[in-house]
Amino acid sequence: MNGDSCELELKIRAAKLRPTRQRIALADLLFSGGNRHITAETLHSEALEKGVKVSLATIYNNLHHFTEAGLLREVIVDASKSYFDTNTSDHHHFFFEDEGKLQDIPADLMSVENIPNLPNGMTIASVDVIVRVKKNDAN
Amino acid sequence: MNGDSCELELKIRAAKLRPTRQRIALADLLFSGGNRHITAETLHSEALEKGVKVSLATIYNNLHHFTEAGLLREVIVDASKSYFDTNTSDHHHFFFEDEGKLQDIPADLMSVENIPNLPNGMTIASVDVIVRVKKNDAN
DNA sequence: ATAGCTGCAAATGCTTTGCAAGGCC
DNA sequence: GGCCTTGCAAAGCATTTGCAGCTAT
Repeated sequence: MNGDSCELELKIRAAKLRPTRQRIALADLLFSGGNRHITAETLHSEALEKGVKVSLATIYNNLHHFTEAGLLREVIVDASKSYFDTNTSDHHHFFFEDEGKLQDIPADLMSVENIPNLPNGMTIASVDVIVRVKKNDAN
Repeated sequence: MNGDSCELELKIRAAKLRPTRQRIALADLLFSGGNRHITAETLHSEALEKGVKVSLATIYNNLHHFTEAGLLREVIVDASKSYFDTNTSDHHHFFFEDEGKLQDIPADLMSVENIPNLPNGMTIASVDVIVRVKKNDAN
């Protein structure tokens, strides 16, 4: 375990969740090393590699709990699986289609101009920009 | 059938596909009435309502064929289902989360500024902007 | 004739759920 | 003790696939 486990516990407690062994381990993997973009599968593998026994169901439960608590943000880029981003601030993404990897683009770097007005009674929930990137065609 | 079936056949032929009964019917539903945003399910229902017997598998096959042929564009907004857009030109989307409906935003109206440089050997496949919209919170 | 299509049903892959056993406060 | 969590296995859902029979060219 790399993260300060006391700090992790506080983070979990702040989210009104119980600091169970599994949750602390997952929080450590997620929050102890800069911004990360992970899927349920990759998080599961990482946990098992570190010798942490967690079931996939628990991974899903907690990814959702963390998301509801505002500790994670779901990024929808792929029709077949969900990505979760530990960076919850306003920003956008590169998506490397060949590898299925995400990379942050700070919101102050790239911006969206002139969003049209919304119908009455509606609000913007979020503005998601995904720059899909691929290898050059081999010509 | 509303569309000019001769025109539809030409469109299908141009995509190097055979103008079968099912394909013509689907093309009619898709391309004979302005821009549309549909899912496999909705297209299937519409076909059945019009009395066109088509299986879901065929719907999926043809949505993909049309997409590969550049007649449709897949829009990824929802983790659980795929949307297809009959507008293949460069543009963006509002997504009404409560109803699961899409609406086009012309690219010349709203724009993305300052896309960062890409690593060498990489190209932009597309820039997708999704403005997620929800009903105002009832305060 | 033959290559391509269709439809069904079975299979897949990711995600969710039900429920009994275990852990935190 | 009581409620939240976990883990397993089963269920769920959108989508894909295998394959036998049909259809356009």
